[in-house]
Amino acid sequence: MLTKAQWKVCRDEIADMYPDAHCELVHDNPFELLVATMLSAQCTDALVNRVTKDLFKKYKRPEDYLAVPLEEVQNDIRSIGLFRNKAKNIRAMSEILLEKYGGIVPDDRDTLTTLPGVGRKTANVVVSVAYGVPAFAVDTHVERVSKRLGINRWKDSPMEVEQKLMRWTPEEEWSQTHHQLIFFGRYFCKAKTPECGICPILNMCREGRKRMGLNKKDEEME
DNA sequence: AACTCGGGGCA
DNA sequence: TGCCCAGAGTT
Repeated sequence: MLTKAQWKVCRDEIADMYPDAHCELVHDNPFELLVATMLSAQCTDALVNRVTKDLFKKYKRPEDYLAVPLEEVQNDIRSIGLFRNKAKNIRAMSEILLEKYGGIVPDDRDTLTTLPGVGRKTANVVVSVAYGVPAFAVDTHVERVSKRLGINRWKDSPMEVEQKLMRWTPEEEWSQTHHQLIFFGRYFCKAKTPECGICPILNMCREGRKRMGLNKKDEEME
């Protein structure tokens, strides 16, 4: 397993690789951020950005999604997949926002996760990016990188991954580190074809060493 | 824990 | 062609 000190070194190396890592989703408008994050489930960020570019010109406020038939919203996001459920959730979420929260996106995770289509990951992204609440949103990239490095075990739940990363990372670095891990996972430590051969932290990476056939005497941690 | 939603990108 | 993708809800 990785040590906390080694994790510090890894964070610094990854920060060096992606010094300008930032949230590619909308960050200045909580409602648009919430919609964009809901759309991003099981879908590449490039595809979401392509759709939201037109979507946010047409739909500015919660009322706008309720002013047109469900089928129209579905059609407007058709190209990202899972569009039936996502459109339904966005309209249901908008309605609750108007009825219970005055059209304002709540700033705490527990309230957000009560909204239809908003789970733990989406809620974390919204509170941290839109409201500056310290959070370590564990998405597929963060989870994969964490487990490959050996911060977590392969069998750990997303909750356990999140807790460990928060304990091992200074709170003021949670958001920044999260986005740098996203970039690192998306463009370098890729799910199918990780760039282990030119990785600056290969010597500390459990999975990377295994992939490169470098595990001396095999310290299998499982 | 396993299953479903889903069109587009990429090998 | 087949597999995967900034997840969440249901069973």
